[in-house]
Amino acid sequence: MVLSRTSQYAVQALIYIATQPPGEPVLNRDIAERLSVPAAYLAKILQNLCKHGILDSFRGRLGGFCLREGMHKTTLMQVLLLTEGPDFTKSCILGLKECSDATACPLHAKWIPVKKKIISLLTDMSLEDLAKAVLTGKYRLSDLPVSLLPA
Amino acid sequence: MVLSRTSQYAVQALIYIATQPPGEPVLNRDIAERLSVPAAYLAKILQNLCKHGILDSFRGRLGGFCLREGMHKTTLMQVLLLTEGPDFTKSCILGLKECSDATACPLHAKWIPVKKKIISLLTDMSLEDLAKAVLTGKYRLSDLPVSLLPA
DNA sequence: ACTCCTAAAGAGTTTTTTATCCAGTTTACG
DNA sequence: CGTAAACTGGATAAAAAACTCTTTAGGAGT
Repeated sequence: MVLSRTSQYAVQALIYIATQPPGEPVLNRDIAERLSVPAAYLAKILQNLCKHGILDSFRGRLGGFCLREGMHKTTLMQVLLLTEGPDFTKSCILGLKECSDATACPLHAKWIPVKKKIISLLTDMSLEDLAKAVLTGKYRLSDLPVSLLPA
Repeated sequence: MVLSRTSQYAVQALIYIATQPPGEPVLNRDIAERLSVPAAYLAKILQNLCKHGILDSFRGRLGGFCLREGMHKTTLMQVLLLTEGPDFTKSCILGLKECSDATACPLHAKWIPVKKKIISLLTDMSLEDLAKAVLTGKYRLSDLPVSLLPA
């Protein structure tokens, strides 16, 4: 039902970065605090997103992480294909390696329409959309109550 | 997108047992071979299903595992609540502990309808239904090609 | 040039999940 | 009875996922 913790952290962090003024690098430390997530682990995840061209990183003073130019339009699906692996959309609910119309598990027929809904949902949502939603103040990215959020 | 391997094995095994003549205990070894799954590990999973009243087990010669009386109607949801834990249906896609209408993650509104579809799918499918589907010969429970299935 | 602040990189640790092993108990059957 | 076949339960091991630590390197300000 859920994603790996790595994917959750990646998505949360990307949305958070997308809510920040573009061009101003965001510190790993600040993201970790804001999401109450282990900083060293998050750093690894962000590095990986850099390698794959979603983020830019800057070292030294005034350093940090920024969404790369144009990457506000990145969809959740694009992110999850990186963090969950390229077979993310191919998974069979029973774990079969091969589960197509030809060689189907007994759940296949019922599962496919639901899976399509999930995929289109993930493909429709961009970081920009989600960041805007968060900026309305109606939604949260972490379990921290709003009153305890770092300034 | 997927279930734990433990859940996958549990569901596969239960469906397989449901395809076998009721009252005749099925050997753990046979199930493991049929699904090409580690036998010792599967045994633990089956024991757990016994503890929770879905299966009956019999020791000694002519021993094995049977669906408990009336348990052909067991739904996938009932099984997954055991194998994935009682919070299985409560999970937030971003991993928030609290993600309700009041305290929602930015995906919440779009995710809920999909989640409902998943839940009703899992709640509608019984072991009996799935076993019947398998018995038609159109579906498979493991990656083994039909030609290699143990007799 | 020097120093401080940052990410990068790699190795190492801990925890969870998955898988194995073995000695013990139960049962059927000869 | 005795033996082989089957589950049981506890301990253990291996693999994967989550997380940490330490060192290195690069950029900004003085």
